[in-house]
Amino acid sequence: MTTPVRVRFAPSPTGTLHVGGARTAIYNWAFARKSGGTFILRIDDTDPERSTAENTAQILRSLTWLGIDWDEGPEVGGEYGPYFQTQRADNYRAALETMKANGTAYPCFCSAETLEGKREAARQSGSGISGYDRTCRALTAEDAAARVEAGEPHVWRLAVPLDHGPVVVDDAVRGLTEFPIEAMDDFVLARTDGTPTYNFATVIDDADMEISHVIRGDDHLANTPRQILVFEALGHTVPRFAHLSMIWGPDGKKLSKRHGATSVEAYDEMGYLPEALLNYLALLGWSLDGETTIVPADVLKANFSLERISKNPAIFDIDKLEWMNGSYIRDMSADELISRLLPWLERAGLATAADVEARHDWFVALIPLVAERLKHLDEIAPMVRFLFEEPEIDEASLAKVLRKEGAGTALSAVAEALKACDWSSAAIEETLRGVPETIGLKPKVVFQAVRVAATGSTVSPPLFESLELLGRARSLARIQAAHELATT
RNA sequence: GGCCCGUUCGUCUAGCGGUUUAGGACAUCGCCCUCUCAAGGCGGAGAUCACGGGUUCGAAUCCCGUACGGGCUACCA
Repeated sequence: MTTPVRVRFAPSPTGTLHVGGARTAIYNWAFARKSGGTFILRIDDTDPERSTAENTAQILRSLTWLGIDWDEGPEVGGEYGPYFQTQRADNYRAALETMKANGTAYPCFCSAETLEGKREAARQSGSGISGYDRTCRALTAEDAAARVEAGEPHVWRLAVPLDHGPVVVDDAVRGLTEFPIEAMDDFVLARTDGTPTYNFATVIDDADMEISHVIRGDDHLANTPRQILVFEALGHTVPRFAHLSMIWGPDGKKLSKRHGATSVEAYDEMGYLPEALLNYLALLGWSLDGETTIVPADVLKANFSLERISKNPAIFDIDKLEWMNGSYIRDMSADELISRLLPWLERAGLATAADVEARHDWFVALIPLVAERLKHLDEIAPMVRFLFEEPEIDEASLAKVLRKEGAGTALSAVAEALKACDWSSAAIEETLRGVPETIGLKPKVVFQAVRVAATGSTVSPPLFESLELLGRARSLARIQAAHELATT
């Protein structure tokens, strides 16, 4: 029988959720969903200096925004809690006691200065040997116990089994890797103040929570053999590992603020859709079939596999994310898009939820005009502002269009023709298309004049539909006003 | 220094010994559509598969080196 899949995402709340962490979360989550397993969220807040409750809250918010739900963890609880490392001290203590009792952990009394000196000496000699020299491991059990009893400051170290042979890591992404046991040092499990180190706490939690697969960043790959040794010292089964390569900035360097936004929240604020970010991130290191680029969450959950995760690091390409975001915007239903756009319209002071409700059909009619022109939601306000407020005609458009030969003639002819016109985009189009020929001007000249008059800009959503949405009265008034501008 | 990992178009990737004149997507260029901008359609350019040796009838695919990049080597996570 196979053990049930239990995976975890264990962020450290020392900062906000960034895109790299988000991708790790997505892979864990997708893997759990695909295999009918359990996705656990654990907060690794063992660093009291840098961990904050605000960061934790922000991480939860970002995950939720992305559409990632967890089966166990903060807010939802679960049988393996608590889900904050700071609340699991008893577990670490108990595990350490077990290791003391079975001789796989021993106390070390060397001071930090002594160790630093030894490290420095080792570096100088170029012997290639690094790590702790196991001085205190040579102490007799009685001697060590007596010094601990006497209250001498000490840490607890792992007694690496010297006869172990190479530690093999069977990684789901990288394959088999062997680490020589000689390269493993007796690393610190518990600090002088009794708190566990990361490499210890994480193993205890993964063991206690019965984690079946550890899917995490490959900066942990070299720590894996150390952690395996702890699993073994405790007699626990070792989980399957899958190490994900890093996400880099456009210059091939570690992704940082220098490259623009790194936090998930920032993408929300820039008007990106969570489903687009999720899709983009999922494909940054994983592929469905090498052909498909649009992979929505449900497809991801039904098809994700560890085998198709790529080994090489990926560069974050904002251009592709933008394109993907536009693609999701275009594929969205009108009502859905309206609800996503509303916050941006509200923020710009253009419309409220009450407006949308009162003029629902009008907003639905607006959607096809803007959907294929938006790359991010935040672009909506400048695009449709002219429908809500009187536009300012900028100097460039004035010079380029309205002050050009024929503009005045065109506008008065248009105003005249439109008076008797049904106010539908089809009728408006038919009417306006007749104008150029009667006054002997190019269609483009006429239409651009009307566009600038109605929208204040040479670039706008489609003209006839825009006029329809603007309404007869406002359209005619603007054309009239522009006519005066053109002829003065 | 030591131990590990990675290297296919500018970018994300497909490829897991012959079906490959190395496929798709973004970006880019051109054409078409067209009331502007987009979107869309069609097409182009773009990768001697990091390099050098092997193994094999045959290698992007397997092995060994080299180079470059990265990680770990903390009483950080």
